[in-house]
Amino acid sequence: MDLDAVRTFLKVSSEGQFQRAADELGITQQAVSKRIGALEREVGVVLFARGPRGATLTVDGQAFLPHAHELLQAEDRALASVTPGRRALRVDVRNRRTAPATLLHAFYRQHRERDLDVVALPDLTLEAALAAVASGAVDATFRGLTDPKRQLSGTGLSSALVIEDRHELLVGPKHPLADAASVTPRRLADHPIWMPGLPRGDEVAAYYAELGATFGLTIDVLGPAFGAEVLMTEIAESATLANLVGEGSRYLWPAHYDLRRIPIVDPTPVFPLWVVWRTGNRQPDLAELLAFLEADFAGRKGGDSWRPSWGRDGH
Amino acid sequence: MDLDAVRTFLKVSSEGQFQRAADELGITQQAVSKRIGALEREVGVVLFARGPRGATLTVDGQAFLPHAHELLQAEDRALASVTPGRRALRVDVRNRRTAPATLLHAFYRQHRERDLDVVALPDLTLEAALAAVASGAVDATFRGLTDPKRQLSGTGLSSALVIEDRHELLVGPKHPLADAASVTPRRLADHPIWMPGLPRGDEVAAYYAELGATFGLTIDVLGPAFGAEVLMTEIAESATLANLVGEGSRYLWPAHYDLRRIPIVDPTPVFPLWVVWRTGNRQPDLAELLAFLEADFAGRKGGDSWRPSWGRDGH
DNA sequence: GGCGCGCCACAACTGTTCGTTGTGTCACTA
DNA sequence: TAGTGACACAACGAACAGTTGTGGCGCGCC
Repeated sequence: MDLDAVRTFLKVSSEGQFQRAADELGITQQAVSKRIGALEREVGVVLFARGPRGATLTVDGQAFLPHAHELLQAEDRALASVTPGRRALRVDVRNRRTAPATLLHAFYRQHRERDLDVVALPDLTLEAALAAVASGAVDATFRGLTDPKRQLSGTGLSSALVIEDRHELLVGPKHPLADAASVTPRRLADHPIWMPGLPRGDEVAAYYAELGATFGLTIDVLGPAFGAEVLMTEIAESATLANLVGEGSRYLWPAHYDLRRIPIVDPTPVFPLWVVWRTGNRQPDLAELLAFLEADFAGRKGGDSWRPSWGRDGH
Repeated sequence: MDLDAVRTFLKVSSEGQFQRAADELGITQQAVSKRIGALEREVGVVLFARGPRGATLTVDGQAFLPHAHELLQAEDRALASVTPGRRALRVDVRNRRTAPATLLHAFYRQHRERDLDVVALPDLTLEAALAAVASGAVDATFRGLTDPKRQLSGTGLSSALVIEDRHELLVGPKHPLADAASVTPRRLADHPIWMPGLPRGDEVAAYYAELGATFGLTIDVLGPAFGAEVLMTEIAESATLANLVGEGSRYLWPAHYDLRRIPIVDPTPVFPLWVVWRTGNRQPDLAELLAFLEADFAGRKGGDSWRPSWGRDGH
């Protein structure tokens, strides 16, 4: 469908005749006639009743009208989403299944009227992600920072600790811990943890390395990642494989997989995540988001938890 | 913006490379390259990072992605709205400001997931509107029926009395009744009622004629109708003009107009409206709408009201 | 390190499309 | 019956989108 034809359709419907629509659009009456004719041929119905006093909408034309408006509004939003200066708040979540994405969804539900674009930059290094924020390509990113002060010094960026996602154990029904109400990290030492596809050398790998060393866990990061669906399937069928997932993460599986999320306590490992933004970014919705994140974080404090050594100071 | 280009953008983003997108679309790789290039020129940003292993979305491309999906969905809905067989429930309300439109809006709010197209056929005679329903051009219409049994016999149409809209008096602040808590029809005999632009000979005109004759009212239907905005302005400035509006109608005016809606009691004139549909219409949402209307009507019964002679038998 | 491979961009060509000008048809009006 | 207003049809030219052919570039493989 040609959006120029849709625009012409709306002009004719508001002006009431082809000639005036043509004048407004800066084309000839014959061109309008052709555009409307082509649109009518495409949708398969007559949209205007042509009469000696102009053109009026048919029943089909009236039904089409609100959808035509919506089409052009969708076009406008699409253009705005990539136009510097008028683009919506754009946030990088690195992974659409983990806590930051869930939290952004909650923010969006509270503020339906705001435009929000969530992008995932899973393959970017921390440095590249920070550069994207500094350049204005994205307004905010959720990342783990091993040393916020040093990592952000001289970059013009600000950060705030806003998520401490409590880890849970994800196991299938055949796993020995399948029916446990909760487990402690030390009990996990007897069971291998499988986290395929973790990138080496970044803060996520550092977190699992320190977690494993502290409690004597076997955390296997080997093997390529074929995606969450494959991971869920493997865990569902296995009597030994277990996976660590964040409490705020959103993984879906068929009901007959019968996977279970087992809380980990005494202590609960938490992965600290900071939100990073450009100091002085005037995006109007950014302040709203930061306030939302701060309020959410304040409401979740407490509990006996374990943090990596680099996540023990606040923001 | 070219929707074919948007479609191509989505194919490339899902396939990961130009050549496979081209194969799926049945065009050459070069054509895909041109389309993407043209789209990028139009939106002013680079959407794909081209590499030797294919094309991946840039940050801007990721932000654009959900909007591209929405554009194509909007296109699909627009096409569906006029495609016989898969079109949404289509209802004629004759006037977008009166009770049926308000009621449909309430229905839509309860059933956001349903597709609903509201069309207004103000200039159609009752016969033409019924013909539109019988032909399937619209699924239902709200009309006044002076003799449902006779008017619908042999047409294959069904009807139900679903609205009895209580009339109120609309006056400006200078009108003698501006501060009345309520008025009776007989008191209105001293004040002219102005209803410009009423079509002659239809059921609405018949209603006002009988109402006027019963209570000795002066109902002036003269003068062309310049639209609701003009009417509101005239009433706001006049010390004598008054207008009858339905309780369920939705008229808007600037706050400084200071118009008032005065309830009419002892008795309250009500205009009976039937919904008419084609017997055996299988549109799945039609039954939902009829049930909604019936429930709403049942919840509004009661009160001392006046009906025209032709509206005193039920459905 | 040279070579081949996969992937995308550029160039030249062609058929189609879109817009323009000019003319025709039709209904209403005086 | 002639005039007017409004839309449709016809013919023409420019622009565009698609095709084939070719080139550049990064990566992996011998």
